[in-house]
Amino acid sequence: MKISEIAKQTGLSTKTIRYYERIGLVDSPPRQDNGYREYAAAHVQQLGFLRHARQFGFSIEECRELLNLWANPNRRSAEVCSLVTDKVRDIEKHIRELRNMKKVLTELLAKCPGDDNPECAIIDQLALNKDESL
Amino acid sequence: MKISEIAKQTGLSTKTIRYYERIGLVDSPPRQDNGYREYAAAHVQQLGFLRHARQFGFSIEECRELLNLWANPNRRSAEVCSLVTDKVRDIEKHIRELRNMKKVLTELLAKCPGDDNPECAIIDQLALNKDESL
DNA sequence: CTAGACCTTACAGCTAGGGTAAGGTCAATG
DNA sequence: CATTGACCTTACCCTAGCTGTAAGGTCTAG
Repeated sequence: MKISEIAKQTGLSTKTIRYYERIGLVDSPPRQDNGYREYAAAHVQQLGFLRHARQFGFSIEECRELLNLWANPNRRSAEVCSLVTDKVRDIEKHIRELRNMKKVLTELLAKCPGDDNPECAIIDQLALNKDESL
Repeated sequence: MKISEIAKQTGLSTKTIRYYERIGLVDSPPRQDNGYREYAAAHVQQLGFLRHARQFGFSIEECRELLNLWANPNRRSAEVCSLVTDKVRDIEKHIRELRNMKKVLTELLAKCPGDDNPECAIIDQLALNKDESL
């Protein structure tokens, strides 16, 4: 299987697949006589795993750990749990930050007339040299 | 006022201030005879504005638009409103994505024993070659 | 024989700065 | 007067996670 085929099967771009290989995240596939990469089922599994982990918000380095755990038959599920628990906490923190931004912006929007005149509470707030809220 | 002083006043780093100048986001301040940047009150205003806008999640390019609107006495507050409304929508979309990630990860965590054994629902889910959820 | 659809590498660029180096300047101290 | 330490300057590389582009090799169909 050539690279564009495995790209289709895994939902990753060929660029991404080559990138993961370059940084040593996935095994290098063998090459055909013409130099083309030759992928097998195991690579589909590995790259599919990566796509899912990335979609769940894990960084490349976290994905590296997850791949190691996946490959290790003596892993302790507690380690996986720990990685995922940390990730959930990161996500929660991120959500809190975004919710606060949204709250403040929404309040400002309510005070802005949104018409043809220049007066605007949002601009005024940004120009304020005090730090209120946020 | 020298750069470290305005950095203190605006809450930006000197690196950030020079960077904003380099990309043409803020006015270049005049220089003293020794080449040092000499800042005045107007720069404090401008950089403070930028810090707030960045904290609200606006990108550098969005900040550029906001600065233009701020500087334009003939602005229509509707334009500001529009920028901010778009930003709120971006934030909402982002929050939805994060909430979905969190939901799926939390469900998986509940199924993972988190003990010394290798069996782990999370790893199994990541290794799945189907795309369920997310 | 040639067109087009693949494949390869290598280099540059994106965001929003941070880190570090090598050097100039200034005020205070010994 | 010399030096120390705290500033200031520019210039360059680094980060994450890729994407875009260039320049070239390969393979298949018409």
